[in-house]
Amino acid sequence: MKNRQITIIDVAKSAGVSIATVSNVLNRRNVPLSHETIRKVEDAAQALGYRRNVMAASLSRKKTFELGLILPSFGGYFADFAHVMQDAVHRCGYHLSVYSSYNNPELEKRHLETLLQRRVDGLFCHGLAMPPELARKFVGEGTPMVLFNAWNWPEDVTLGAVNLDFAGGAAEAVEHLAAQGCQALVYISKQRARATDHQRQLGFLKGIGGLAAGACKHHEIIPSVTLGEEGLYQTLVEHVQKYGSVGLLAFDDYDALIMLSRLRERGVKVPEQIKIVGINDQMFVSYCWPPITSLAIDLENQVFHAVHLLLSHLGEAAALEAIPLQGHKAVRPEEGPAHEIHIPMKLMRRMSTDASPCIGG
Amino acid sequence: MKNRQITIIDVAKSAGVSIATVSNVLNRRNVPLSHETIRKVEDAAQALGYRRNVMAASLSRKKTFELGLILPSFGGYFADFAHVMQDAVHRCGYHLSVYSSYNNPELEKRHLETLLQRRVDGLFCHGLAMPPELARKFVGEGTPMVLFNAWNWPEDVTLGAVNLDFAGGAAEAVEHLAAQGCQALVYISKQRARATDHQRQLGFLKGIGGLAAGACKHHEIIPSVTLGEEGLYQTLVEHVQKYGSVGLLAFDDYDALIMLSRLRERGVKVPEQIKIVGINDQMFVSYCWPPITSLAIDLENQVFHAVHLLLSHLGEAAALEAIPLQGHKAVRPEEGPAHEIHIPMKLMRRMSTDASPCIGG
DNA sequence: CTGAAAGCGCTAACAC
DNA sequence: GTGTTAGCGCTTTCAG
Repeated sequence: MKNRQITIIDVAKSAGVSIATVSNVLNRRNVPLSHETIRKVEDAAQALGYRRNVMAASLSRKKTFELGLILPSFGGYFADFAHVMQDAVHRCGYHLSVYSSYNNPELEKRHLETLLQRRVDGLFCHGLAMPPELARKFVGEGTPMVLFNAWNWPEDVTLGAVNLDFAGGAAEAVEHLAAQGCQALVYISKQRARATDHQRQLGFLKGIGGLAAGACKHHEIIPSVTLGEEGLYQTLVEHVQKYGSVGLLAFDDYDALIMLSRLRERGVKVPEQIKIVGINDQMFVSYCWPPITSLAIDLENQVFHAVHLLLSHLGEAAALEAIPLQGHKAVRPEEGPAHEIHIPMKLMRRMSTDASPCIGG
Repeated sequence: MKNRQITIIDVAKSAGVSIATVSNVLNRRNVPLSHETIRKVEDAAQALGYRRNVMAASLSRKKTFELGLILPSFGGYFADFAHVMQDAVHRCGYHLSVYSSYNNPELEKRHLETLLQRRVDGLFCHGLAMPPELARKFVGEGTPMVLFNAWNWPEDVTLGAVNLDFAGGAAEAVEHLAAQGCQALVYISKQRARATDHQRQLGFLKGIGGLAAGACKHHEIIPSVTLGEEGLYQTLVEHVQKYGSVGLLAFDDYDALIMLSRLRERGVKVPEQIKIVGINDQMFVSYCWPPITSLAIDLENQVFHAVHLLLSHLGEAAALEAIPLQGHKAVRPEEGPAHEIHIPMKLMRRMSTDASPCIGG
């Protein structure tokens, strides 16, 4: 900050009008203004190199045009998420402050506090680690909050939750694997990610339940912490011998890539003997060999819905035109709270689950 | 923002002291305060649920404790970068606002303007797309700026530049590949990334120049836009036939993974026939098969140096203790401007460049 | 050690 | 259409 910044007063003097007029011009307020005046003010501002002071404006109008986003981490999918989020929010004329909490409730609390001290107009939280009661007390009645991937949160603490349909996606993956001839199905579960893992498990089981009788001879859920252990691969190889082809649903693309590599390293044929489905559809899944089938997340869909939820609550209907909802389908599930909506996932089919023999396998 | 927020005045009343005292207590100012008073104020604040208004404080003290970061994108390495950056800055008691400019000078200008309107105390820019002259005029004498990966910028527009030693790293990669028996060396160049690509090329050539006579029979620079073309792989296969083993330095890990996959798909043996080195050491390079050798970036080193540069300029020596520089080596190159420092890179050797036969190859 | 008072730069009524 | 004025909530002299 310079020693003496150029203020609205300087502009007013230089343009020969009052400061109210300058403020009106600069904010394109709906008061009648002569073209003449507008030009004069704009020229003066330009000439002086005037730059509005956001802090002062925020303080005065009791609104900051700043939104907060709390993420569990910045890795993998969350990087893309932050990106899309920031873009959407900027397009609506808001500023976004992003924090990552590493799933640590203490850090999360500190970040929330910081954001609240900045008087953000609204909050987005992706998989809050703290319990709902704490969150409720924390944000008080003041700041509206929208959640991502939060199942069964009480209605009074949030405006709503925008959830990915992991359950539906997992079920679809199961069907796909079964249709490709997998007689044994395995889900690699990451228990650290409680809520999302639970949804995946639900979907996995639902998918199994929906298969034609006898289509699946064996199914199993294995924790991903065993990825580094030899035993896991022996188990899988035994499954191959016993059931022919086995289908693997990994917790995410990273796990999928690890398994793919470890299996091929041990001479297992992918996809002939084992077929793999990842989750997130990260860039690298289509670059590796064989390319990995993955459940894609429609980030824009998810983000747009969330921003709409929040900004329409703030009465910003006009700003929302910058991020139209057209073509972005979300479903309100029959069961579960009404304020939770689900964003469908899309299975991107690639060679790692192809029934036909593949070149490099 | 609530209708009526709890102010310092409320706290003062409730604690039975003056507002100045409250402010002093809350900011742990170095004025003498009785323990009694401190407790009274803190209790009152706690009881009332007082939360300081950052906007008001910033306005009043003419300092925002906010720093801006402009990135070319959020993808790959930049995600990690943003993460480390944010963490470091928070630890020093500052807030970080991150923007991504997609290498678009117009967007970059807008973002800069926004950040300046927020009266950020300082700016970090990673590979600014706009020319130095514009940047100079833009930030004026007001806001200190530190650059990342900016070579040969004039000294007067920035506090300094913290650059990755791509040149040294590339040279090291070349030596390594040659030592593993590669008689032909190829660099896959990404021309879109002007500055960093240039450094890699310099290093590649320097590395070649430093080899023992006859160690390298052929070297070549190929643009990465040809990664999708069949011709590239034919060329490489011909090189293999002609020179035995060929070494590949990719622009980054993504390109490395693509090449690895495409080559194996075509039956080329990695690493026996072609050895690959990537850049960035992203997570997935150690997950794929064979794991890819890659030039690692010491993010913390880079970030800490940059934050030190900026905050020490702001007179925040005390805050910097949260991110000690110990163990983080940077070099001031003999040639080149004195305000540019180089962060060394580290070659992480993995099976993709292993001279010994590899299991799954 | 504490308190009164003058801003920080901008917005929003409300008169002119 | 334009100007005056009273804040927004906090910091910071500077007397007591």
